[in-house]
Amino acid sequence: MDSDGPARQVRVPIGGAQRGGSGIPGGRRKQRVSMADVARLAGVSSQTVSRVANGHPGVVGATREQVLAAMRELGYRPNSAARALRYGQFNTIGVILFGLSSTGNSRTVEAIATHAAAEGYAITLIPIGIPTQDNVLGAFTRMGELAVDAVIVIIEVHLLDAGTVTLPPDVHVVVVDSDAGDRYSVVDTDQAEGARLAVRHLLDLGHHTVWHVTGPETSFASQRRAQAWRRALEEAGRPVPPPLHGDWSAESGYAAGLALAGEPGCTAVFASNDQMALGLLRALHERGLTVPDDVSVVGFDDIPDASCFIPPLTTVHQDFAEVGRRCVQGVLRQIREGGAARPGTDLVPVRLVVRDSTAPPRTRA
Amino acid sequence: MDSDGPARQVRVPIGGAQRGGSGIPGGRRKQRVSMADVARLAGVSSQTVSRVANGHPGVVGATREQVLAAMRELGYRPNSAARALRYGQFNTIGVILFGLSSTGNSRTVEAIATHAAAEGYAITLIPIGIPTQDNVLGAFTRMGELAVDAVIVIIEVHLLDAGTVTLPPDVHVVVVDSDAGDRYSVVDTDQAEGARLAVRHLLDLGHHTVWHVTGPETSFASQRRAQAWRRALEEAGRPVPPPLHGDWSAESGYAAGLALAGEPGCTAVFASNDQMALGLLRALHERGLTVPDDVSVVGFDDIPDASCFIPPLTTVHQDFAEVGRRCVQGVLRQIREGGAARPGTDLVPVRLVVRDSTAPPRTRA
DNA sequence: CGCTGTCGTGTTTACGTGAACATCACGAGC
DNA sequence: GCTCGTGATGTTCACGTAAACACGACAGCG
Repeated sequence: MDSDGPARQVRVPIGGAQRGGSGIPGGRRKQRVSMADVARLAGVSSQTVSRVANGHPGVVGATREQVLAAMRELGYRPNSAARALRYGQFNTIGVILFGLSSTGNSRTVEAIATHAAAEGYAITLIPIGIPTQDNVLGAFTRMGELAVDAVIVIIEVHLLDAGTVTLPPDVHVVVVDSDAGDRYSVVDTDQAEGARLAVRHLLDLGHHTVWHVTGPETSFASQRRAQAWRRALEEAGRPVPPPLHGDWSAESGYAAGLALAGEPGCTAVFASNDQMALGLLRALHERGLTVPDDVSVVGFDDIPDASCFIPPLTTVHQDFAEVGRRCVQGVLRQIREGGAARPGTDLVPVRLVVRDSTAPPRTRA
Repeated sequence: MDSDGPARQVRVPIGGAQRGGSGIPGGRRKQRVSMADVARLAGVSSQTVSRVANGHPGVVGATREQVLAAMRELGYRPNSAARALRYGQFNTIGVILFGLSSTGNSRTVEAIATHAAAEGYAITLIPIGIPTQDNVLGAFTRMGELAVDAVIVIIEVHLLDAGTVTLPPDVHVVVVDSDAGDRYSVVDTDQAEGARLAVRHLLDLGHHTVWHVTGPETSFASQRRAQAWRRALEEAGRPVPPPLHGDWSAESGYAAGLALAGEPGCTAVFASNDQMALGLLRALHERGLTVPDDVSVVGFDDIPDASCFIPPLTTVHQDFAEVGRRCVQGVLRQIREGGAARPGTDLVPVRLVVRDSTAPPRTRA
């Protein structure tokens, strides 16, 4: 099914699946090996098994060996539910999001999962299909029942604001992509700086002004980029062309590109993400305009494919891995220090990657 | 564990906790509200609270209301650890994968998460970062301790070692992208049919033969596609050009494209995924070759961007959502029927999406 | 009027684990 | 030889929930 992804080699038999539920219908009933079983076989108490299982000192070599042998023989595995109940924590972080379809989300989640795993935490995904407030509230409610110690929210938080969202007080939260830094602990890419870099780059090349294709209005990232684009133009004393509205998709970028192709004064475009830039490139190409000679294009994200666009795309590189890392870090700090969330915004720096889609302007007919 | 008296010191950091309410100075309260607390406030037994919480019948209206009021007042939320311990199941499905970076993986996982959520299951991600055997083994070992009722493996199964790994017998498994249908329950896209469609399409257009850019050798999907490509050519009695090896990335497709540009006999190329096709398009374009006039290109996956490539890409559409859906379905069936995995392969159909990157051949100079 | 069934609710118990405490054996110190 | 300490191991208990069972009240019915 999948298409890329690294390569490896090993082999596995996943459990002989010999006996599962022993046919007892109804779903419950689970014949698992417990510490008591191991203890019985090893001829010790279950507490000693516990000590061995957790590597506690104070178990003499011979006993330990006996217990380990019994564990192996029975295929003992600790029961995480019992453990969680005992300790009051799950070693799991919940991630609330709309979908994995956007490049940014999936890469951020991947980084979150990786870093969390390194710290001994697992990730639970809570997808929210349709971005209605009810759904979001529902997810937060369910969250309380879910086996998670903390939550990372990858959703525009303003969707949560309207009503009375009350996060369970004992669940720690970090939010991505939001301006709610005054209330929550926020981690985000430095959208404004990225947009500023893109605009400055184009102006420095000699373009009189820069057009802009936005993302959906509901996205904070999109809003931020558009806002910074406008400010950068204003600060340079340049005219601000009317922004074109996209929805992150290449198709929407294509539509915008067709419109821009009809604007003779347009020599430079900043697209709010790489996909829309791709659509833009196609539209300009179809209309007989050459990039970068006739029109320069800058994207945002630096997806891996960007280097193979025609022409290779100049774009703002986002460090999704770093965003994920900081989310995990922030959440773990809250868990460990036991305190409440520290409001504040943690900005991850960006950098401009210059490729072949930008050049000094050439006067168009 | 009431608030009075010196709270027992707990060594392990307690998830959540502390901030609960009515700040008792210095009092580290272990704060989760339990059924007992609700019961006390409502003046009933905890069993009655349990009945109300689970919507069991046999609780008279007035009592129910009282309990609900107490729940609201205290902000009661059921403890899923205790529940899991009691029931012996977690309502959670684990997903083992290498990464979310590939289009296929992330979209499949998204579909899995969505469908699982609809059935009341949460998804736990178990990423395997580095492709060493130890890591894979580790993940399977941890799996046993993880709070999951079943596992979906999105990894070439032959990567896992048969030797030491034993997945707990009471964990149900569905595997994606594998040929292990004889041992496991496998769900996969119909890779062979997809590749066949691609080749047939090109041959039907009049191309004498079709070149192929593969994915990594370790990928099952890639192997299948290459194999089906070869067979389709052989069945048509056409020569089989030497395959070019890529790694799913656009860059690798670009490299392959540069090589193919030097093959005058090459008029049609089937790339094993869309990203490599993108690289191919760029390389051909740079070498002054026109697609589809000089060379026809077909991809695989039908990523959303493919319609905005230059030119829009003819490609094989994979239904990732359906793959995810069937995975969840398969795993839930195993959980509910309580039986072992049913070996067998469940193929999700594909379809060819014809766009502008393919055309009848034109003799090249 | 008493027997019995039903309904609403309380009590007991077990799920698997691990901290706290109890016990036991053995050797050192007096 | 007796106490005392120390280290290894066993016993008790609580974590929060919910099934199983127990109990009391009340209605139907003879």
